[in-house]
Amino acid sequence: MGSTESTAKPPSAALKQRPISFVVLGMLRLGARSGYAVKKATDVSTRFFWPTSLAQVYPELAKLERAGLVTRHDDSHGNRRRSRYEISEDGTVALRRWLRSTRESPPQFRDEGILRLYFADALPAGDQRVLVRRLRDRAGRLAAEWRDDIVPLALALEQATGLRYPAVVARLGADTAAFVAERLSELEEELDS
Amino acid sequence: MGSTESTAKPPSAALKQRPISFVVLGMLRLGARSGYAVKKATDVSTRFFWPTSLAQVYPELAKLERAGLVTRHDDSHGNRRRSRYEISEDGTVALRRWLRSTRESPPQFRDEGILRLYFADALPAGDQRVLVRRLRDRAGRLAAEWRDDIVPLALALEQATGLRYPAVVARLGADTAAFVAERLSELEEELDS
DNA sequence: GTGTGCATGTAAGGAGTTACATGATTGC
DNA sequence: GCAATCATGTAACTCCTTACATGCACAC
Repeated sequence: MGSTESTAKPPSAALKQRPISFVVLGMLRLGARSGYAVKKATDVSTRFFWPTSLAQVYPELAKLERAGLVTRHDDSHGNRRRSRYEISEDGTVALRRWLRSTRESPPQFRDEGILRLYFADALPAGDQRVLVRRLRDRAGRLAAEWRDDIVPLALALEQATGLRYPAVVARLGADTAAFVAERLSELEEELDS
Repeated sequence: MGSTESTAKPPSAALKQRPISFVVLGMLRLGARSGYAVKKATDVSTRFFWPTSLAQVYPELAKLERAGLVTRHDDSHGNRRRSRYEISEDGTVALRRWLRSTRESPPQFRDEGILRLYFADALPAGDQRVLVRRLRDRAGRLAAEWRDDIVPLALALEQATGLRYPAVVARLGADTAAFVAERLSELEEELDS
């Protein structure tokens, strides 16, 4: 087993403040140790309001290390490179500063389904109903995913570590998804009468 | 006043099926006549679930014209180029086909504010409250925008033209925004006790 | 022994944004 | 006369995604 360390630190080579940096920093703080683990963690949590891909996470970790916001512990086996990361003091400070900052990129929402609904007047009544039904189904599945997968995981995390906000966000997401699903059900019934 | 027309039609040079095409087609169908008008229309409607920019709209109109899905009427004045567009028969057919199709890009939502909330455990209690308060404020402003600007416009459109779905979507958006704002208010009170 | 999951990265491409550049028209 | 709005477009850039490439470890 390899084991070298690295904590090279030019006083903190100012890194650009992009949300992806703080997703990574935040997930390290919640206990993720590898790039792979960061990505896995986002897939059951921040995916719904800030999706990521491995092709973002790995380069980001490299940047954060260069900026001194994370420390890397080399853990390679033979040919296979592997690293264990931890958030540094500077990293924790940077994370808190971002959490307190008020400048943020405008929320972005893109949904081809709702876009179709907006233009649905161009369809005959039967097809309008098919469309609404499909949207309602989709909303129901999303609500079920929040309720059955995301919320339980967040609650387990809260039990295990005392971290509250992942569960707060999960509940907000679950309730909102359920609300939308319910609204679309109502719309469906309205169209059938 | 210039006035030439163009309806060159190679049987419909298969255009790639991207939502932006149908935003443009759909807005032309709702009465927009210029690229500028399309953009203005999206800014008070689809902006919330499919934002656009002029740098997308103009090239898209050119592509749609080449594909024969819109017709262009040249309306230039002196040095200033201007065009009036209309959706063609083929365009209407393509719009309906898209509305009926079930393949869609996965909904994407990105919100730096909610991302902050997810990691808020890293903050001291006081700062947590400041963050929640800010999110609640923001949600309230968004809900007010839906209620005071977007819904009335959609209702006016419905009165004037009989088109129902813009208003359906506006109500859904307004109600959802109000729901989220209410939930965040509750969270704020919860934190204060 | 084979598939699944853990693990790390690069390269190419696509979609969308901001900035830049220009000009006409309308209302104050 | 000047500002705001209508109007059209291009160029550069950013961010993110998909596809590709590799290899270890473990359970069945």
